[in-house]
Amino acid sequence: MAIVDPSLVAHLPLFAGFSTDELGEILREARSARFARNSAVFEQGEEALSFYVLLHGHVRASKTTPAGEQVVVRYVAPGETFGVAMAIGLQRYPATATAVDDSVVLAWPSAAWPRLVAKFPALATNTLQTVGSRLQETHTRVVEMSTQQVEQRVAHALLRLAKQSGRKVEHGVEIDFPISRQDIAQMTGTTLHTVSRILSGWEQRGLVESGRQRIVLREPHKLFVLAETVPGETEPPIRP
Amino acid sequence: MAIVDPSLVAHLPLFAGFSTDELGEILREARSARFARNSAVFEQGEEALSFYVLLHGHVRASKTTPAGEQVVVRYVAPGETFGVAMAIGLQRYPATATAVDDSVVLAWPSAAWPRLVAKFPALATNTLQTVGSRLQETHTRVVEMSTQQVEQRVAHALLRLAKQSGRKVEHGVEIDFPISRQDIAQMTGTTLHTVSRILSGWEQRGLVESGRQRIVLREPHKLFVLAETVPGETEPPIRP
DNA sequence: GCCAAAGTTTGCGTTGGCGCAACGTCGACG
DNA sequence: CGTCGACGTTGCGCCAACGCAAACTTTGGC
Repeated sequence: MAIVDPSLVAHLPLFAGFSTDELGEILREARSARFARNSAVFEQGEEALSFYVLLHGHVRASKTTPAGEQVVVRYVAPGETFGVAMAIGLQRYPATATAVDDSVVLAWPSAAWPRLVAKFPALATNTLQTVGSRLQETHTRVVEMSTQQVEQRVAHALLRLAKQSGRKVEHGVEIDFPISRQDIAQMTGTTLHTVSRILSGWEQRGLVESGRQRIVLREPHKLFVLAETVPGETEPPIRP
Repeated sequence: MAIVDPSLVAHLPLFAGFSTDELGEILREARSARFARNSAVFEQGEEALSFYVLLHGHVRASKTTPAGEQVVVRYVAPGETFGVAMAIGLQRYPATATAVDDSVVLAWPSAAWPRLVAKFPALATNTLQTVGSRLQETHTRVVEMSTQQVEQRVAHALLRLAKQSGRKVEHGVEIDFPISRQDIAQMTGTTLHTVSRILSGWEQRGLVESGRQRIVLREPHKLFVLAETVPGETEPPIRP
């Protein structure tokens, strides 16, 4: 019997199109594991022994440059796969995965991937779609970094996080895991100082409410307008 | 009989692991087409009716923002696939593909993809690997844009182009297709003015030789050192 | 062979955002 | 409940790169 009830994961994109029996067979090869907040699931450069599905919590994937600078590649939300290095032809993890909250994962041995794919080709096509989506998102990020200023990039980043991992609260949408100014800086290609200044500004304008590792979007729509507004541009002129 | 001799494309990553017969069956569904320099293979937002393998020439994939700014996503070299929107779950092309040189492509109807993948699952795993590689490359680009200055990013971009599409010439390596300052600016997230200034500087130092839509790397190694050098940093200090 | 268009170069003033530094504040842990 | 460490804020000076503008060069079309 599998470690996890198939019905709990049947709806995930990775398992689209599978019968309960097939799912059971796949799940039988997985183990489940828990990672405490701030612990590493795997480290950049390590041999890619497993691939994962996140069940609960949140995981940050980040790359460290030779010079020691870190860049956040993405945040993983529950239901998403990560660490699929083997599937895309890598022997080693290209990034570090850190649990930013207490997290629970399903883990398969990477060695099982070829056999699983041989038996269940839909795994490959499903993974192709999710990797494709990530490629699109990363291209979007490149376009933003090429054409927009820091304030807009930060706005976009927060809106994306809120969409992916937002939790409705009293006065807006709160990002549902601990996130620092530094983290946001590493997502948007700037410094924590600049992020701090931007958030302070927004706070005074009532757009957000934020504190230690905590951000609430109070006016997501206004933030969206700000994110789309070309800096030099003002409101569309009203005809006299 | 197929339009293209199987032996000509058997070595491509997309077709890894296929027999000549299988390859023939796949190629039978393709048509070949020629695109003149500066003509569009497909446009961003168009319905993704085909996917392609580039046989000869060079193709630029670029995205246009709502504000009208363009960003170069990548350059496609012979042997590479492009326009695989359908495989990654898109109905429409997310970018425009332009032949930067007279080019020849193989084109399959996107509609054939599901059937081909069903019959030849290795197509999916091969594509997964190439899309995975592109994701890695794009992440590298994000990291560079986040941590490096313009001069280094331009150096990296040229070195990558030289590796992918370099042609040995008398005094170095020439990038084997027409490429403007503007193109390089759109690859590295800067302006054509800044690129022009940087290339002028390098030209005086004898690192490159360049002209109208033409760039020769005369000292690739020195360029590599420059690309890796942290701006503030000088040569490692010599002990007294 | 001439002209228009496209690509490139370069000067100059401006500025967004960085780097540094100092200080403030919250929370966890003993 | 006090202390220490991590996180956040803010002022200030600076500079890499941008934006604008003008001039120059090459090339392809007619």
